[in-house]
Amino acid sequence: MDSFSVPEVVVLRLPLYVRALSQLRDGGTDVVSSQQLGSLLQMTPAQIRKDLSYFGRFGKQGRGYNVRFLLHELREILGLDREWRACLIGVGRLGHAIINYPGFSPEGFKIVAAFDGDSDQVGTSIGGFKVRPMEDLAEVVNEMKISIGIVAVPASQAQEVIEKLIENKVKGILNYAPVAPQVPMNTVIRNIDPVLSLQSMTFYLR
Amino acid sequence: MDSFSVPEVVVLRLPLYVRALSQLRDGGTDVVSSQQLGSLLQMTPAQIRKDLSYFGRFGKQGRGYNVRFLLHELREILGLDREWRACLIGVGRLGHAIINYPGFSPEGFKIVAAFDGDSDQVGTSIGGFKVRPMEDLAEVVNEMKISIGIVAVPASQAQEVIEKLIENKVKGILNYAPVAPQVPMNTVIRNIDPVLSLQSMTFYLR
DNA sequence: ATAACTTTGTGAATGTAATCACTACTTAAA
DNA sequence: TTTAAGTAGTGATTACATTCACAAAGTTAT
Ligand SMILES: NC(=O)c1ccc[n+]([C@@H]2O[C@H](COP(=O)([O-])OP(=O)(O)OC[C@H]3O[C@@H](n4cnc5c(N)ncnc54)[C@H](O)[C@@H]3O)[C@@H](O)[C@H]2O)c1
Ligand SMILES: NC(=O)c1ccc[n+]([C@@H]2O[C@H](COP(=O)([O-])OP(=O)(O)OC[C@H]3O[C@@H](n4cnc5c(N)ncnc54)[C@H](O)[C@@H]3O)[C@@H](O)[C@H]2O)c1
Repeated sequence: MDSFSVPEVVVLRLPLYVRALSQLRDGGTDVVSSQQLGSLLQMTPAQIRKDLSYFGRFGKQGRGYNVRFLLHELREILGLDREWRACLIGVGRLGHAIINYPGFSPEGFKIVAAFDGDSDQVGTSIGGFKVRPMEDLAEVVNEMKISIGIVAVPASQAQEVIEKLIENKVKGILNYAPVAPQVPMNTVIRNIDPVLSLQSMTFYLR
Repeated sequence: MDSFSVPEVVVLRLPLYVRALSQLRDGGTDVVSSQQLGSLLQMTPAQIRKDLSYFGRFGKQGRGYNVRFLLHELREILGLDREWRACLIGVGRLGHAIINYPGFSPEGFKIVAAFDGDSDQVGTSIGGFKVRPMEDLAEVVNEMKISIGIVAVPASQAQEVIEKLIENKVKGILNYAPVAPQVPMNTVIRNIDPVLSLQSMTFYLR
């Protein structure tokens, strides 16, 4: 069951299942069928069953899936049964919003340090953190065992910052800058880019 | 050449080409080969050529693509040769960040109105706009010819707000709330969800 | 007990997307 | 002018993803 034997599209869907199952659990549902889950997520029951079958047999014929059990299994599969420490690079407008966003922490993603290249920013306090200079990156990432970097610097600086993160063994990058960064194979990058989303949307709106 | 005869994955990639071509143009490059574009975007030249071939023949054998010409054609294909008017629903922390984000406007996406359900917010001024009450949505969307709705309300309110937008003939939705909204076939929705991105990333980091 | 339903898990079949590989053409150098 | 190198466009091929469809197993009602 190594990572490469599972299609990436399947991995991308697992978090959707996790979210739906969390909601069902919070709503008091104990058991759910692939049919119900499918109508909730607008996908076919067969696809859900096939996706899950890459990882094991979690359901019961004639009945469905135990919500809490399946949720627990999926969280384990995705590595969500532990805490992930992240650092933020760039504490401008977006950086502020990210640090103050309460949505990461309950899911186990903790921002534990913030950096900025501007000496006017360094030393200021944001959301409980002292902003640190980029020179401290190596030391802090290493000491705090940070494995994810969140990049919120201007587009022109993004590639450089990302390379610095990778040099320091950060293996996961969440990039908000509107660029297509070049990263080595063993680095996992995810881009958040609302403009790209809008630009593909308009094709269907014309 | 109707929308449905083009694979959606292809449409999702076109904005990447648009961005890369814009950068090349700004950098003074006149001509680019699928090879070069491919190494810039980390994809195979064949895929780029195949993608473009759905829409026409834009290149010259032995030479490559004229950057400005291809850029113009792609912008036209995507419907980016016009201005798109959008409204924002929910002017909390994220809403503020979105309204003040300078990245939409240069790409032709103009936020022209902001709404909020909280009477304390209504009437306040943000980024040059008076925040309007939800009751005005129908009238304003119609009069200002708004075709895109940007949703930045709490998750619990998102489905309801999205339905209200759709009732008023808004056909494109950019949703920031962490939910999987149900929308009719003729509505185009794009979700921005950094937590989902992180949750699929960790699968590869474990 | 039995019968009528329900639902999973999964090979097989179908559908979709990416890549290959070649022709036709362009450019630039010899 | 001729030759060598480079590139687009595209059918054919290969690889990948989704859906189908059904046996096996569990559930509910009588
Ligand atoms: N994806 C999104 O939703 C979204 C939304 C808004 C902004 N953005 C993007 O996020 C980025 C930041 O936007 P913003 O509005 O916060 O910009 P900003 O100018 O307000 O902030 C950028 C910060 O990065 C710092 N910085 C610059 N170069 C640096 C470097 N080399 N190393 C470390 N820090 C550096 C600056 O000092 C500044 O504090 C931009 O690329 C913008 O396009 C993305
Ligand atoms: N995708 C992202 O990057 C990202 C980042 C931050 C926040 N979020 C999400 O965006 C949403 C907003 O986050 P926030 O931090 O700005 O929250 P917030 O509470 O600061 O703001 C929400 C705003 O929506 C308004 N609102 C509530 N119900 C409404 C309704 N029915 N109609 C109209 N307006 C209504 C509220 O009055 C408030 O002004 C949340 O769902 C949050 O999870 C997403």
